[in-house]
Amino acid sequence: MNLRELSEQLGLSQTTVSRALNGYPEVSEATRKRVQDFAEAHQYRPSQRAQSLATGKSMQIGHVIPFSTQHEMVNVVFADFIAGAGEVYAKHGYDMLLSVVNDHDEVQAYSELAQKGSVDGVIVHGPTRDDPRIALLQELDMPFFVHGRATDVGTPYNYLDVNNTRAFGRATEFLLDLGHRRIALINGLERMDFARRRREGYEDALRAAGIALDPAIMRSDEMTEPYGHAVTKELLAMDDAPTAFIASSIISALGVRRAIEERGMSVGKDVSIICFDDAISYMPNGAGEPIFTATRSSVRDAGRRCAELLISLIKDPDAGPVAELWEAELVVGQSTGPAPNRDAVSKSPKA
Amino acid sequence: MNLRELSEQLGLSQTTVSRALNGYPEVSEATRKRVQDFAEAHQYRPSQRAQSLATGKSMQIGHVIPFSTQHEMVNVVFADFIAGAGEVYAKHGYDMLLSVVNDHDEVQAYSELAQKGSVDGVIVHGPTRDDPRIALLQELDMPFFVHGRATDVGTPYNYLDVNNTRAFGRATEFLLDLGHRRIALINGLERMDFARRRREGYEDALRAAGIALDPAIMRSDEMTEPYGHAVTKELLAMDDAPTAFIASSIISALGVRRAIEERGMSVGKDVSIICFDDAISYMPNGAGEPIFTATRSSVRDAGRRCAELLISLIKDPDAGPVAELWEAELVVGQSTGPAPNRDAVSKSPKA
DNA sequence: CACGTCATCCAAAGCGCTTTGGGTGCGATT
DNA sequence: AATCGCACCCAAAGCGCTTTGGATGACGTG
Repeated sequence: MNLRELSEQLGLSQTTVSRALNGYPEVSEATRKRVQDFAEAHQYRPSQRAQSLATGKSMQIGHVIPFSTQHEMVNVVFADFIAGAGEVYAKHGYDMLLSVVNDHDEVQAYSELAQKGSVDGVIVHGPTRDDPRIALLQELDMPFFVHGRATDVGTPYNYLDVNNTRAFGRATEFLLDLGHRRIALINGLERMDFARRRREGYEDALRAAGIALDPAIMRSDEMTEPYGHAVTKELLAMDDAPTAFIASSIISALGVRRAIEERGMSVGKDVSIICFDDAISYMPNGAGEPIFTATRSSVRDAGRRCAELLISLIKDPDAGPVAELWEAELVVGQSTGPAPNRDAVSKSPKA
Repeated sequence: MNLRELSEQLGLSQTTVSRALNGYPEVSEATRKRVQDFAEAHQYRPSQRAQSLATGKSMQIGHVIPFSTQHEMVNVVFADFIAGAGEVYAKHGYDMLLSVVNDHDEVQAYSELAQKGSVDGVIVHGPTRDDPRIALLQELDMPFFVHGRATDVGTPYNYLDVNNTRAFGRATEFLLDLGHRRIALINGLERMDFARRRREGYEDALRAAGIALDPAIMRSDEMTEPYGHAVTKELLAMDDAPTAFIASSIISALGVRRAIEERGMSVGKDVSIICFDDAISYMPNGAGEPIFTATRSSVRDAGRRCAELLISLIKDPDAGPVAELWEAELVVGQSTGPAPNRDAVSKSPKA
């Protein structure tokens, strides 16, 4: 059933039917009702294809997700961000277009989406420090919203970011206050802006406390469980082993915990862990009594908010650049405790 | 730049330009080359909107992901499936359309996608036993592919599933062979077909070994880490505590492990764990030495394969129903070992 | 009573492609 | 010389909507 058939059966012009369905005022309420009821009864839905060709809007928002053939890692937080954003899209009549591309084609993927006109706007995920996508999208005149920040990009752009520097600054201070002096950093890949910022927060806090940085206990890689485990195992074997770990993800923190327990040590007693908690739905960090002490910020909420802001930006492209910075919440769980007496610790391992 | 402008500048008709670009034979190689070079130089890309209106194909494949306001859980394996499928879509020139809908609107979401004509086919995720979506999609005459199975649906349909019954059957047998007699099942939600099948596999194996089923140690819920932890904590406190656990997900297995270790027991020695491992990218179960003994089947590969099959189905809708059943691989890791002497175990807890 | 104002409705022109159903000119065939 | 086949190209008709620029009456007004 298409518009023409519908209008013929109703004995009205396509114009009137279209207007009746789209809420234009040039049609009497009686007619509108008749049209709407008839359309409903016949399960009529305008063809998205035709509609978007006629209006010049696709009512779709693009997300480009890069995949690498080397490390097949999918961003841990991706699913939850998508869920949040998708929820908002649905509410506003938008759909989400996901484009999975080889990572070195990622930049080109955006031009393609723009030129093919398949989306009205895009979300930029996982920005690097000097992310080339931002300049590209500005040049293409495609509305976009960045989840995160690209610190080295000079021009203003729309973003929503968590204050990662502050989050890891606070996490570090929290451990320092507990008496820890040897604090390891298990970071994500440092080409990601967020990871760099987290390191800076960590470094600032240590410096402020007059503690020298030790590259040996500052690590960075993909945030998997095995990575957290492997690196922790290695660090705990050091003569001057850390008494606390800061992990960039709850996933790598799980690996950290496993390594600690394998060594026969107790988390929160012998060794402390604090991590960044994105409030991933299937990895809830306990509502009542958090497993991990963490700096928390819901990535699903971020997805919702980014979507909301991008949509309003599409509707009003001249609205000034939007920038939001969320502070992560510090939740205290079971994984942290006072720094142990150093001698006691170095004797304790039984494995 | 659109077709008309392009053809004007080239001094050719739109027809010829279109044919040159789309590889039709009615155009000389010289002209084709000239057109292609010119199009390339001017970054011309046909409007997806117009193209799909003209051809009647949208070159998009739909995925409906339900979200519930009650439990905000996003399917754990979702991201990896998507990554696999998206990779294949990209290769064939398709895009992925994600529709996030409230779970009770899910069925309607499919009709909408079909009637709006925004997709050429859909993937059905997480089928239940008697999944209504299958009948609906057949009625709508929309090509679809099911990831999983809907056991109670009578009509044939296209699916790819893992042999879940066999997987958990083998897992259970493996534990029985190790001497375990008290084996707990930490399943996913049993309205999911896969969970029911896994339970059946578990039950069959126990029955075959002449062991009575005990509902007290057969649990089912969302597969989160805290759930695995909570239920294990409870079960280990029983007088007749299980000596082994079978978990439906590596995520809940992490919770199981935590509860075991909290109790001061050793995984793979005092208590064994075996789980289903979907080979999630950020939860790799060790390439060399798996953390968990598991029945493994890559959900990313499943995504790839479903996409591949759906696309060929779209191209040739008359191709008979496709059904594939994959056997999960049993990988032996560190989390399983011989059943301990019962008395020794019940004395061992030190927490 | 003629005229302007509304409220309703419509015909037709796009949107930017693909595709049908020819044209045209050339060398080869009869 | 007339005919045919072939290679190459084109005009125009859709695809199913939205939207512009009127038409058509009914009604109130001076």
